[in-house]
Amino acid sequence: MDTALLLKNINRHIQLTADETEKFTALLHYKTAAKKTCLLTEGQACQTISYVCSGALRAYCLDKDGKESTIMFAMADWWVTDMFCFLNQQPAMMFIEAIEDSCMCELSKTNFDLLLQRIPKFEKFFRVLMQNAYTREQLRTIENLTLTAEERYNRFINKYPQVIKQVTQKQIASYLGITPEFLSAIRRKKALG
Amino acid sequence: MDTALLLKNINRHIQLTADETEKFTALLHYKTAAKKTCLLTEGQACQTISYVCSGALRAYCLDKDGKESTIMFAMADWWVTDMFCFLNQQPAMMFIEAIEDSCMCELSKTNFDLLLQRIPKFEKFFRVLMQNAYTREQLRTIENLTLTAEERYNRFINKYPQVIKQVTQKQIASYLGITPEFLSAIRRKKALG
DNA sequence: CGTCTATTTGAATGTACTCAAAAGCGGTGG
DNA sequence: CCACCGCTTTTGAGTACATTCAAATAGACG
Repeated sequence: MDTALLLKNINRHIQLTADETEKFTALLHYKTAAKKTCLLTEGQACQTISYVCSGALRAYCLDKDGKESTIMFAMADWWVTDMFCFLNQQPAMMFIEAIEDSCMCELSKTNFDLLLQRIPKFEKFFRVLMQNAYTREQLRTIENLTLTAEERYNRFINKYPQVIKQVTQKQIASYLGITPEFLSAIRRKKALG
Repeated sequence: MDTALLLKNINRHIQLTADETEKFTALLHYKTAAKKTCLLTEGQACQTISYVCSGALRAYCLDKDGKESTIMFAMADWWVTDMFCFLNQQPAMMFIEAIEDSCMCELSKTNFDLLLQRIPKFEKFFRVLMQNAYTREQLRTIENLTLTAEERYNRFINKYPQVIKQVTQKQIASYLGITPEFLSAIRRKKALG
């Protein structure tokens, strides 16, 4: 298990001693997932939070008509889980699938709780993680409320230029909350104009 | 300054000793705001995070055409700030106004940082606060993407029955991302059907 | 090479918006 | 106390943004 990238991620916010680093890595489980496999399925217990070492994941949910909504993409160096269900140990509301062959460092809910107890510095780490997730999600809400689909698409490709290389248009459309047909129309218009 | 409600709020997640309680309350500033006054204006430095003791606040932003989008309502026992700009000490992107005569306990950025240093338990408190804010905002994103305006309105009045008593329809419309005219049409339809 | 899915295209439709005007409601001053 | 003012809410007609459905084309993968 190569934890170099993960430890660098952690060290952006807190400084770990060698002993703490060892304790931390002992709580992790390494996992790989082939493209198109599901790491989490709606209704299942959501028992882990995952750090993506390489590859790409996508979290999405299905509405009553079976329509997909992409909640987030998780590329290398991102953390992902169905946060509400992970924290509250409720059946998952979403699916998490690998959109590339991927490998992850996973932290079970049990080990997450242990980690926070044993190395309280991680409270700060996860506070910052949650802060960033919150402010990012709040910005997304504002953009959804105020911008047209075309404007949201333009912001998306500017904000996540690396993501568009790894995902399909259908997936982008479901992240933006529009149909693939309409995204296609937006792109056609851009290509002409 | 009556901090009973605030201390109860804190104690839902962490246990403070008498000494810690005193240290904490020493960092707070009590503030009142008359209805229709602004606690924060776009472009200003966002220097505080506020706990609402009584009354009601509303956070909103303006787009390029001057259209308002309500980001959140903050009723009694809620925390509110322009989180991104507070944490990163950037000029505010939003307005926070009192929609009732209100009183708040405020924590400046300086004291927020001091608090986390001096009483590390508060890392946990704010982690949980951020977690809840994140998962709430994520749910809102999903609802914006998958539901019609009518469905969003129905969920809103079910989820926040106490809020609708204190806010105007125009404000609800701007929270849901629709025009006041269209919200009026939704309500007419409900009243008939 | 064939199959499956993603993407494109176009026509018809629906959801929500804009604009304009009337009605309702709350607060303020005479 | 009432009249007026400003703002909110309602109503309706016309419009724009985005969807649905169907079919054709293009790409990816075994």
